[in-house]
Amino acid sequence: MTSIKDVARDVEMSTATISRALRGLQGVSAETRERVLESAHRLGYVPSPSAAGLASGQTRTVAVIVPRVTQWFFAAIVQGAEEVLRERGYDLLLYNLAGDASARHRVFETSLLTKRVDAVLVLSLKPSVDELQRLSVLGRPVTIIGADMPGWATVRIDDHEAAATATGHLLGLGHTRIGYIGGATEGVLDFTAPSARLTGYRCTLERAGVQHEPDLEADGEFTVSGGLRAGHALLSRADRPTAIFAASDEMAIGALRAARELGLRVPEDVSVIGIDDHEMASYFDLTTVAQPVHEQGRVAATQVLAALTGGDWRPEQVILPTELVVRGSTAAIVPRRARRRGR
Amino acid sequence: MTSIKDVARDVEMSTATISRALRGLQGVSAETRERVLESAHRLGYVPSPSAAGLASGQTRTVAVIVPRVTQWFFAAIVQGAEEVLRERGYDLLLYNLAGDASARHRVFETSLLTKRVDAVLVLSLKPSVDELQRLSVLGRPVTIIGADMPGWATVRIDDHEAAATATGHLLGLGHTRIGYIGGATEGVLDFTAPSARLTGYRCTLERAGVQHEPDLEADGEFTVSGGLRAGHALLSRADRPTAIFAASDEMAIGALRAARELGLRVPEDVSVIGIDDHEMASYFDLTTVAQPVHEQGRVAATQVLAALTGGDWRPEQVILPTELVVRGSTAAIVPRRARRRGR
DNA sequence: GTGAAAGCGCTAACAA
DNA sequence: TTGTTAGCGCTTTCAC
Repeated sequence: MTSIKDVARDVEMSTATISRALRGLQGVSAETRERVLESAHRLGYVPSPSAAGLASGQTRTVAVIVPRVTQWFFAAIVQGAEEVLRERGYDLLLYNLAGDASARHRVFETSLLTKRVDAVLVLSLKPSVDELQRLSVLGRPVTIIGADMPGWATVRIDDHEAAATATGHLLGLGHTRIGYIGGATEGVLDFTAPSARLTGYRCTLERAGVQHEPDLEADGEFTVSGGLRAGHALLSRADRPTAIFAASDEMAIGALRAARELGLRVPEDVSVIGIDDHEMASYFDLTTVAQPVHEQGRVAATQVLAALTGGDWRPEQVILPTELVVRGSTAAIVPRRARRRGR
Repeated sequence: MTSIKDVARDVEMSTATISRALRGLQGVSAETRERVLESAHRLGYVPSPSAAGLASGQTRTVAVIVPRVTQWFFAAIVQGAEEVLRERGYDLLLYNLAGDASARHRVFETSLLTKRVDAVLVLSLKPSVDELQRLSVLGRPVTIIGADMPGWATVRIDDHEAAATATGHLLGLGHTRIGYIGGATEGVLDFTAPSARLTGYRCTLERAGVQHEPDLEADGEFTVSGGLRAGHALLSRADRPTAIFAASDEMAIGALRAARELGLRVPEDVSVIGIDDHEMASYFDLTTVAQPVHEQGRVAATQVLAALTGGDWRPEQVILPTELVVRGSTAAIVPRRARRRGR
């Protein structure tokens, strides 16, 4: 393998100059740079990231810790992050937890990440106190996406507000019996969004003078199948809700399916709204509160790169806007009598 | 940062012994190993991958080149690969092309991958002659997933057969006017599956004595929206097909939506079948030819790791089985007359 | 079973 | 603008 030394010998210069020329640093004459580049290309020179990393202490690599790449939402964020990282010449090391507690443990173990990456992006996970400690010990820029972590750099939406928007939309349509499908507020894939969305839902109901009923709150595990189960539970009740707010589109899609399996029409018999604007949402005609997914990945990546280069930098909390997207899965409530006649 | 040297000093031994003990190599007394491990832990020793990589020439990192992580199919393969890589202590470097020709070019540029990774996994891309040349020059194990590349290690399904199964299913239900939604057989995200599936479709039709009509073949770009457009094109024809075979579930989902928008009932007016068994397939009640997605990632990762460790190894072509999954989107054709009466 | 010593390929002061 | 000189932290012969 040809190294920087071979190029140095070829152009009869020191390796220092070659290194400078190759990296485009200033202080190298245009003519020298050209000769070096030509020689490097001719000799088939390929840089060694290991050597550069060892010498400089920089790996030009960013770790992205994701709960589950197979979830569109996370994949879209990864895609956004990858774009800006690649533009800037950084590589992306993917750590997929996939609900595996031991994987989570290993990734947060200091030894895995230290000296391996220049920065870390954590997706939709609420690191435990212990994990935060380890991240902090890393001494590297860390941005957390989709969780509210005071004191840390974060990129997210206002989950409380998003839930309020969704709930408000249903209330505005005349619904008062509104079911909620959310997720566990702790566990391996823990993050802060579930609780923020739940309280957003409850607060909005109460502000409208509607008492929230624990019986109308179900766990959908933030998956389609979980949403299906939760939907079944809610919709097969005698006093079933006239509308369901699912804290994610995937759970909403599950709920949609549950409604169909129970012979209920959407939106005539039950309205359904989600959060995300999942790529499939329009195909299910799902009303939802859209959030800029891809953008969150881009912003977070931009943020850690700024931290890496810019001198003075402190954790910034970025909150991106959401938007209600009304489609066919929600409609004004039909008065009982009209409903009976309609059937 | 504490290094191997500090540990050596602490236990009063040479760095060579520390290195051996830490890596679990043989030729170290049990007692020494224990002392080293204890010391390393106590001093908070963290290994440096750059240094190890520079000295050994091994990065313990595998590159995964994927057309688009946001597509469930690719994400699932990545997830499968990540699992086995992590189990074996390897890291995964993700390169997401996202339809960007320049990204593709850069990734295949020899310089990016050489000295950076120990092996490469290429997903559903048909590398060009030039790219194959570069991959080959890498001198590292490469496995290609989802493409038929004689002479290279590959993991895939039998696309021709999968298409034949799907088409055969429709023929068996009495359909003869069967539309096809596929994808371009070349371009930035080129791979061999599209052409194999197209010929599988055509051959099966002809073997059944049905002439294939170019007018019934549409391009769905392997996306939901592309499937929607293609579905519209096929189903709004006066002589519309009674069934559609889409070369991927995502396109089939688009076609399903097109049918609904055109007021056609599935499966009464038109049957739809896909390939993949996408995670959403059951929620759309979509009949499909299932392929082991996750498993392909696992097998491919296992394969390159074997190549990395095992001495004698030559490119193996693994073909995983597919299976017809019949759901509600396909049904026996209803004779013209019965159909009219039914309306 | 353990140690000495020579690098791996590059970067970064500091000189010139 | 260019060169000299130390390393960065580890692995790997080759001795003993």
